[in-house]
Amino acid sequence: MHAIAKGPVELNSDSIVDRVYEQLKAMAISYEFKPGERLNEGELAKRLGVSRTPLREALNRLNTEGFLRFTPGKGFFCRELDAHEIFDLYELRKSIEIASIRLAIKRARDEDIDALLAFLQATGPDPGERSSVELVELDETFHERLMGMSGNTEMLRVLRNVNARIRFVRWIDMDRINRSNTQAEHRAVVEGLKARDEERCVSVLEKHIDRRLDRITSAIKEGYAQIYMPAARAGAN
Amino acid sequence: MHAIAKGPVELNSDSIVDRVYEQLKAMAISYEFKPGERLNEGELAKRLGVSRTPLREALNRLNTEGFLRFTPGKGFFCRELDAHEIFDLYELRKSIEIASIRLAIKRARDEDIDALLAFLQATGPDPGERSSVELVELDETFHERLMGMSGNTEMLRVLRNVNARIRFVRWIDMDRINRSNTQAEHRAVVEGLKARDEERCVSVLEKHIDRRLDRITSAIKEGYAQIYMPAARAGAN
DNA sequence: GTGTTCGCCAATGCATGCAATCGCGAAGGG
DNA sequence: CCCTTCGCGATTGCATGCATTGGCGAACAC
Repeated sequence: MHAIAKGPVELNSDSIVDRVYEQLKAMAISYEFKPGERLNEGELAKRLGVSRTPLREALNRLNTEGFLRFTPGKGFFCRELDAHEIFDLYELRKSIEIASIRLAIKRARDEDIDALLAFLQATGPDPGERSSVELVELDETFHERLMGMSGNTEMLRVLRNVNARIRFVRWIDMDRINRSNTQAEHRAVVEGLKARDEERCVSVLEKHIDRRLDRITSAIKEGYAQIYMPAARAGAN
Repeated sequence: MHAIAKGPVELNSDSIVDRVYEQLKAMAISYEFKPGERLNEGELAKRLGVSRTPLREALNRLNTEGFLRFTPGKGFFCRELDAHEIFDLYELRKSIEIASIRLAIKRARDEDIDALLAFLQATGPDPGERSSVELVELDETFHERLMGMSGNTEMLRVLRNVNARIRFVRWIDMDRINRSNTQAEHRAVVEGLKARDEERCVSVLEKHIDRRLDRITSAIKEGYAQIYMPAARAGAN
């Protein structure tokens, strides 16, 4: 009936669980599920074209990663848009970024620093051509590469999780960000890193993150409207 | 038909998945599985008296939390005892502990600080009566309560995960720790917290954690022997 | 004798089925 | 009229079964 080996149909390298996981994560990140909404396993399984077994594995992963909430006997729920949680995540992010830049100053290789500068050069000059989704992606990539130079894999793992969980509010926030200013701050951090100037790095990075943090609360409030707007249901059937 | 409320039969409050998860986590923490060992789902399911479905859910949770590794098509494996990973986890822990003590200085209520002092008082005087497992547990509790006073739930979540993953090496390390010294440092931190003396707190805490970190590498090497000793297999059948 | 390939067994990947539980509405009592 | 209780439909919890894939050894070719 299915699974016809059509040959080059590029049987996706990933398992069904991985595919479902990515789909659900994308939905959770973009709040396609409304905050607090209960996720019906049967319905979801039908929509995604899989059985409940791999679906539940994916849901469980998202639960432990903080994208969903689970209540025994009741099921999975979209996480609430909790301003306090967002705030905590920002603080967490700030902590490990500050810590990792200190480590990076001691450990980063000059060639890697230069590569990051080149990355900034390549992605920076662009004016207002990019969508906020793309801008957030660029920003995340920068910060993750920066943290990568600390050599601490576990910090990077935490950062990636945090980034994914605050991505939604950053989409909203990014619209109002002065991109060239952001760029300048990023460059200042990397140049401070190259100069092994810890105080400069920390102070710039601290302000850089704080500036976002300061506006998060208001962004969340304003963002509520967008969350409840009809998420583009990919009606593929 | 059944479900006769036998009353004290203590129908475990948790689901099967939760129970299996806790059992497996305990095994993973104590390295009852040897590093790199492949976990046979069928065998494990039989040993634990459950089917593979809840078992796999539990295994997946442990995978995302870093206790196990998973390779598609091959299965779950016990994580390697990776010295670098332990080191990274310690650095991560140090970062968020330092950050959280700064926050706690601004936010902690005096009564909570006093409660933590009372906790130290209650658990401290004890001489060398406790096992290293108990000592680690006390130490973790202290640090988690300390971080709790930062009010940052997400940092606490990360700390808990880190603690569980480095617990094993701490069991080994704890044997050689000067308990009264540890106690004194803990008290110094809390008293600095009460005095809202940031510099004092940070410097004591930093040294407190660094002292462990410095010895971790050697502890790991010495610990290898213990890991490969026959883990008490609960041969319940 | 060494390297390669084929084939079988075991283990995983996923789907399905059934029992237990939860939620919600209707019916009955106060 | 409101609160409580019973019961049924919907949903989750878990077990089982089958298809698929990977591992490993034997046989064969070189």
